[in-house]
Amino acid sequence: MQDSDILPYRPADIEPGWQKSWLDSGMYEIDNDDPRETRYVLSMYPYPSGPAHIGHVRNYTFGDLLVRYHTMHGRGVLSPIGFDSFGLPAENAAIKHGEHPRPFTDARIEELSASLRSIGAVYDWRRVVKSHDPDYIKWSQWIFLRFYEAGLAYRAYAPVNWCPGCKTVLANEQVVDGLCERSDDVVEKRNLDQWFYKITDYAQELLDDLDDLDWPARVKTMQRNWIGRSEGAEFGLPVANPDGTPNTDAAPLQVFTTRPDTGFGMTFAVMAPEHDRVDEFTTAEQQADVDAFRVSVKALSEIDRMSTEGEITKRGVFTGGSVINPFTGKAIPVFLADYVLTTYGTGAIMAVPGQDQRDWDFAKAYDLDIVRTVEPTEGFDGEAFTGDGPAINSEWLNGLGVTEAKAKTMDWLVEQGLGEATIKFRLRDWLLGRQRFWGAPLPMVKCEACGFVPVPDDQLPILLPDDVEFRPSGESPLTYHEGFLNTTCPKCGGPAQRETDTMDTFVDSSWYFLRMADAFNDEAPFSHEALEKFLPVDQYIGGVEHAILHLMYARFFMKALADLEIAPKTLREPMRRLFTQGMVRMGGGKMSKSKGNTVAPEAIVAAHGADALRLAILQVKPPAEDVDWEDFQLDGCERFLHRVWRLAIPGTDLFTDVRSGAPDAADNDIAKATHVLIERITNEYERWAYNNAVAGFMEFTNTVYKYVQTPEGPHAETLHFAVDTMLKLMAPAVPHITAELWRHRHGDDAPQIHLERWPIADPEMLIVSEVTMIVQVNGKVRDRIEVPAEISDADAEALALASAEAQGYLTGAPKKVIVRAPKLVNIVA
RNA sequence: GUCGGAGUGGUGGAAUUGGCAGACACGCUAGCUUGAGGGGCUAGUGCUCGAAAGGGCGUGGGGGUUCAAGUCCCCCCUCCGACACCA
Repeated sequence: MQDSDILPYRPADIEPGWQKSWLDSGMYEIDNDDPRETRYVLSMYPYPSGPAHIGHVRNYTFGDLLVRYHTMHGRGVLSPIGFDSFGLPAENAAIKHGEHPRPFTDARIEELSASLRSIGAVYDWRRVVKSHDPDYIKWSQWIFLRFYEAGLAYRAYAPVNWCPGCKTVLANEQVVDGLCERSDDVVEKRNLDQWFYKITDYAQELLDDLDDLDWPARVKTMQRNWIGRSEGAEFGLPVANPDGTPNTDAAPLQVFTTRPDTGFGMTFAVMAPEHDRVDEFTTAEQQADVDAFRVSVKALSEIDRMSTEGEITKRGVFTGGSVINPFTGKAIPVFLADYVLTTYGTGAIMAVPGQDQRDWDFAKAYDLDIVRTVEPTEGFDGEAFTGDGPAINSEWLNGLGVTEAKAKTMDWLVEQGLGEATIKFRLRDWLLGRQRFWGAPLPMVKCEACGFVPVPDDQLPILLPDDVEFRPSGESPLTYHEGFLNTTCPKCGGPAQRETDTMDTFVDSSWYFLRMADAFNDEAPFSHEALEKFLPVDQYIGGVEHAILHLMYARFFMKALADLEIAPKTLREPMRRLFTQGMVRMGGGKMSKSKGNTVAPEAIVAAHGADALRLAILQVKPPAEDVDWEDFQLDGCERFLHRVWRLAIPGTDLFTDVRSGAPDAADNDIAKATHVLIERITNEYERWAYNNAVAGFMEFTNTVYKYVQTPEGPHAETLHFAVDTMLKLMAPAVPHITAELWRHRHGDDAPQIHLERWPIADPEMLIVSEVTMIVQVNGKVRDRIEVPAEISDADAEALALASAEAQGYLTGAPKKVIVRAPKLVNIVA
C-alpha cells in the first residue's frame, strides 16, 4: 500500500480535542424531560483513591462502549458518574498527616475524574454524586430518619469487632487475618449497643425476586447462599430434673433443626457458650469448668479461629444439666460447644450424631451415645449418614423416607404442643453504625431524659465539623469535638449529645443510582417521575467483589423505599441487568495500590493512545474473565489502528485510484461482507463478546486490504460504504480515531460520527447463495463441495456420494447417510 | 468441607443450536519493500510420520451416549473464586 505523505495517525494530537468537545457540547448530558426512549447505563461508582488504575479503565471502557452504542441507536442514555468518597483510606491518611480528609478526598476525585476523561469515557458530569457532598449527606440522613420512623432502623446489642489499640469498633473489612488493619492489634469480639437496618424483614422477598433478575447466575447463587433460607422445626426440649423426670416449672429449651425426622437419634443437646440460659443448666460441680470454657471461647480471637482451618477440633464442656428427648422420653445431657452459634436459629441444637458429622465428632470426643435413625445405603462406610433412606430405631417413623418422616414428625410436634414448622435465614440485620469520622453522621441526639431522639428534618444535614484534630489513636474526632457533640434535645429542649457514629459507606452506595436520576432535586432525594423515567438501571457494571454486600443492600433499599412510597411502589428492584467484569491481575496476583503493582493508564495513553488502550482491553479477553496485564496486546492494537487509519484517511491513492460505474461480482462480495459485519458486530456487542467484535474488525480490515490490492482496484462506492460502515461500528469502542477519520472523510460541517445512526444490515444482502458443504466418511472430513444454499437433501446426498474423494474411502455400499443440507453429509461406511 | 466457575497450539483466545477444532491476535519463520529499522506488504505456522503426495493423532484424565462430542451424561485430577462449624 502506498506510503505517500498522508496525514499520520497521532493519538496524542487528536484525543484531547475530542474529549473536550464531548464535554463542552454536552452531547452526553440528558435532561429529565428528554423525549427519546431512555437507557440507564451505570458503572459502579468508584472509591476515589487517586488516578484510575487499569482495572477501573476496564470497567469504564465497557460502560462507555454501551453508552455510545445506545446513543447511536437514537436512545437517550443516562450515563452518570459519581464517587464513593467516604471511607477509611481517606481517614487513615488524615490521621497520618494530621489533615482533614475533605481536601485529600477532593484532590483524589479530581485525579480520578481526569483519568476517566483521558480514556474518552463520557458522562453527564452535571449529575455527579459524591457521598461526602453536604447535599447527598442530607438526603442519606433524611432516608435514615424515614427508615427509623418505620421501624426499619433500630438500636440493639450486637457482637462487634473491637480494636483495643484504636479503641474503636471495626467493620469486618477492616479486620485482616484477625488483626486491625491500621494498628495490627488483635481484634476482640465485644457486645455493644449498635444501629441496625432491618434487612431481615425483606429476606424472603430478596430471595424470591432474584428469580426474575437478568444477573449472572453465580451472583444470584451467592446471594441465595448469603440469605441462607432453611426450612425446619423449632421446638422445646423439656428440662429434666437430676433424677431424669421432667421439670415442669422450667421453660423448655428451644432448639431449631432442619431434620426433625431424626429426633429419636437425639442423644444430647448443645447450647452456644453465649446462650443466656447457660447458668440455669450448669450444676455446682460443673460451674468451674463451664466458666473456664466460656472465658476461653470469649478470648478466642479471630486469629485462633483461623488457625483451626482444615481439621476442626471440637471444643465443649458438660453443663451437668439435662433435658428430655421428647421422642424417646429419656433424659439427655446438655453440653456447651463453640460449634453452636448464638446468632443462628435458637442458639441451641438437638444433637443427632448418627445423622450429622459435627455431632458425630463431638459424640466421639465426649464418648456419647450414637443412634442411627436412617438406614445408610448399601456399602456406606462413613460416619454420620446424611443421605436419604428408611427411618430406623424411630418407632412410629420406621420405614418412612426422610421427606415423609419430616412431615409426620412436624405434625406430631404440633399435636404435642412442642413446636412448629419455621423458616430460618442466615441473613443478619445490617449493622450500619461506624465509630469513624469520615462518613455521614447518624442524625440522632441522645438526651438524658428522652433517650435517642431523631434530628428534625429542617435541621438536616448534620455535617462533619471542619476544625477537627485527629489523634494518632484512631478514635473518631467526633467523640471529643465539643462543638459537634453538645446540642439540645429536639424534644424537651434540654442539654443533649449528638450520636457520634457515622454511617457505613454501604449506605451511601445503596441509593446513589437513584439520586443520579434526579440529581438536581432539592425537595426530595428524588422524584417518582424521575425514577419512573430512568429506573431500574438497564445495565449495571461492576466487579464481582460486590456480588453480595453492595448489591444486597441496594436491593433492600429499593424495596424499603418503595414500601415507604419514597420511591414508586412498583419499583422493587434497582438493577434490571448486571454484568460483573473480571479483575485485572499483575504477576498472577490481584492488582492493588497497597501491593504497588498497579498500572497507571496515563503512561499507556501517552505511549499508545486512549483508543489503543480501549481496544486492547476489549480484545484481550471476554469481559467477564480475569485477565493478566501481561497478556494485553497494546502494540498489536495500536498497529491495527494505524492500519485502519491508512485505509480510511483521505489523501491516499484509494481516494483517487478507484473505479466508478457499475459494481462487479467482487465488489458485490465486499458489499455483502459489509452487511454481514453489521449483523455480526451488533450481535457481538449485544452479547458482551467484545473480544470477538475486535476480531471481526480485524478480519474485515484484512478483507478490505486484499480487495483494494486486486488488479482491478476497488470500486469507489463499495469501498467507501465498507470503510464508513466499519468506522461507525467501531465508534463505540474506539471513539477518538473514528471521530477524527469521519471528520476527514465527511468534512468539518458533517455531524460527528457519534451522532450517526447505527447501521442496519439489509436482509437481502445477508442471503448466502453458495455454501461449502462438508462431506464426511465415518465422521472424518474427506471433501468440500460448493453447493447452492437451498440444495435439497437428496441432491446433497447424491453430490456427496459422487465425490471422488469420498469414494476413495468407501469399499461398498454405505450403511447409512446422514444429510444436513446444505452444510454437511456424513456417509457411514 | 459446601457452593459456583474454568481447564483448547509456544501465548491470549474463537467455535451462539451436538455438525470443518484452533477464527482473530501475539510470537516465530521466510520473501518483498535494491540498504539499515521496534516501519509497511505478502506467505507460512496444532503435534506427529513422510522427500513429497498423503496419513495418523489431537480440546486436563478415564468411561459412556451419538452417524457425529471442546460442546451432552457419569467418575476422577488440577486451578481460581465465594462462603466457611448455619443445626
